[in-house]
Amino acid sequence: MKDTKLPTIKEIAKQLNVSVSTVSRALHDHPGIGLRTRMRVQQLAQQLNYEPNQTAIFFKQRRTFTIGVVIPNLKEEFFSQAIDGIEETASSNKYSVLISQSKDDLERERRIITTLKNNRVDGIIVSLSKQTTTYDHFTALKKYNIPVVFFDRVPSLPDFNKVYSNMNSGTREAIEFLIEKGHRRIGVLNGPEQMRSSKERTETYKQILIKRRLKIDMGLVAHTDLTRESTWKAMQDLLSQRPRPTAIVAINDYIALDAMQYARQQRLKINKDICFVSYANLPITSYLENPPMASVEQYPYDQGAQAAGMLINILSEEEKPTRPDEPETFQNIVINGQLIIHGKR
Amino acid sequence: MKDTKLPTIKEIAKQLNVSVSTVSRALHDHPGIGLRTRMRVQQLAQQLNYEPNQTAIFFKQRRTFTIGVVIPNLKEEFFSQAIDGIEETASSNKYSVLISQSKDDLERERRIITTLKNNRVDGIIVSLSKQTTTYDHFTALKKYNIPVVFFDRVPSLPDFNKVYSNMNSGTREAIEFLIEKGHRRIGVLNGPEQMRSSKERTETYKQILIKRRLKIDMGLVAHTDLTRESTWKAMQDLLSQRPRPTAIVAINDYIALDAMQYARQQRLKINKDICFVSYANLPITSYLENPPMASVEQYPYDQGAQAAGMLINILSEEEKPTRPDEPETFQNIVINGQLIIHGKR
DNA sequence: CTGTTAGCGCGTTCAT
DNA sequence: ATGAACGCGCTAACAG
Repeated sequence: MKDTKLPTIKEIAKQLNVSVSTVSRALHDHPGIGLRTRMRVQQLAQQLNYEPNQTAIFFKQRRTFTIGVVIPNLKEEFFSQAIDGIEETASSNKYSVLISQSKDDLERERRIITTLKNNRVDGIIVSLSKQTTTYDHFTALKKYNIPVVFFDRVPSLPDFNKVYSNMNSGTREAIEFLIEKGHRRIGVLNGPEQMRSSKERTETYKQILIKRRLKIDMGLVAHTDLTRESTWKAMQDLLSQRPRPTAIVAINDYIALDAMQYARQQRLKINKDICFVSYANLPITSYLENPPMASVEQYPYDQGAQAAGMLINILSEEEKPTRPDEPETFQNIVINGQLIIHGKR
Repeated sequence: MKDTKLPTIKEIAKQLNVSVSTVSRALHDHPGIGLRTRMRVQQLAQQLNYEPNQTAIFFKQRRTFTIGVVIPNLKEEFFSQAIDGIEETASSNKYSVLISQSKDDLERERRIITTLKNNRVDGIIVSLSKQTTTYDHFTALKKYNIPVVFFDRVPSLPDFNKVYSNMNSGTREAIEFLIEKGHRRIGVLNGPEQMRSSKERTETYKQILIKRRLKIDMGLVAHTDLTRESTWKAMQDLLSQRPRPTAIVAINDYIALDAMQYARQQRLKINKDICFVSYANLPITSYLENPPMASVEQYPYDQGAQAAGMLINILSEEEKPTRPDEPETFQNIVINGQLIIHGKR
């Protein structure tokens, strides 16, 4: 009962006194196989519970119908939702998904890429580690014909396939929303200064204030390194400005929550003394007594699904006959972050 | 530059005028290979960027160093945290992780199992779909020597490897905690009646009240099918009891949050008019203005890590010589759900 | 110490 | 309509 040998086409062939190739063809409904023998083969296969050995097929076909995924971590809901989207579109296209976490460690990211390559995944989806600023371990994959699609945390260079969300429109919507609500002193609780998205956010902020002819006060732009302590410190700065800001745009929901805690400690009433708008739109916010007034949704599930779709698309393009050295092209999907206004409850 | 052939041991062998087996051995630091040739081989391998073709190895070795994981979904934080734990211990043992979602659909679960089997994963970790009440698709795996470890949603039968949390002790702690806080009318917002854990919870509840010589009122035990509507309905029942319960034990954090919303709508002050204790301890609760007073932590990350550890352990046991038909044994790890008391803020 | 050889299971020519 | 034979890349048994 233990190592029962699994049935192989050879086994079937022997029992039926035909050749293995006949069996192989019959199982694939190859035209030009006697209806009669085909039936016999398929029936026996069924009866023996024959299932093709994928590892052999992978090996022979040089493809594995497997997509490798590299993300910084699975803890953040953003990423697990992205994986959800990836897994969903992958599996409905008969692909499997191999997952690894870089833990925001560049070395680990490199190792993972090597492993995935050796495992002969057909393609790779990546959201970069925070440390990553060089891309040689990805460009190297071209030699092996393994396409890569980045999402969310994408390289700034143009020559990669990417899916990411453009926060500019969302930021604009958010700030204009606040202005229309009557806010004139709007603070920005921004991320680390070196991050591109932080710079963009500040830039957008200034543009809008200028357009609306409101005074710009850079004291209202604070930065956090995303730790709670740092966020509180930044909040302290913001709240000490005079006149005090009446609304704050926070870089993401977690940060907003930390900021709101701080504000509450300072005896400020959320949504009354001070309003919050943030990015990401975590489901949890709907359970808060006083949630942020609005959030810029980044659609992680969609980003994942789109990335997987793009990759699978590229993979199936590859099957077609390669025309003589056509120039390499890169795909780019930009998802517009959109402002979701939360109903009062 | 396109389909550049990857270097193989054969290639290396040719260039060095040695046999492939010599190369293979040299690369594996096989004892009894001339230091000299070993060096030459390893150096050339390095130089050619040689990397073994894992698909060939998988095929030949009949193992893939891959663990299949089947969970109902990735949306719930509980599961993504479990995956996190699985991935972490798997990768530190050189295993990869192949993930699929059953979407609580039995048919899908079956198909996934078949696919994983054909992909020759070395073992499988499963958290059952809600629909699953038969286990033939799992028992069938024994024939293929693919061990299975269940976690969290485990079969009730004894002959499986499992990791799950025992909620009894946590339930007891929770209720006694409330009693000590002075509560005498404690409601239970329980899950579907047919669920084993629901029955256990009710049972434990009664036992404790008896032990503490408190009156048992089954009107204080309500059931929800986990939808928000159903939860609100159950809350309506509970709150209409007289005297009204002053505390409620909810089956999990999500349900507790729904229940708290309902209570708030009824103008009850959380943690004042009515207290909540729940299971799971989602990180979000720490951001609530009035979080549940306490939660029974179920340690999803640990459950995942333990399950992976158990599976890898079983896999490495298998390598050892099989003693003559020793009786099959099953491993069982029970994690005690533990009551975490949340600090007031 | 090293080479030769035989598969692993499958798909794929090339014959017939 | 079917079969024979080859090879994918690697490991391991068997020979020297």
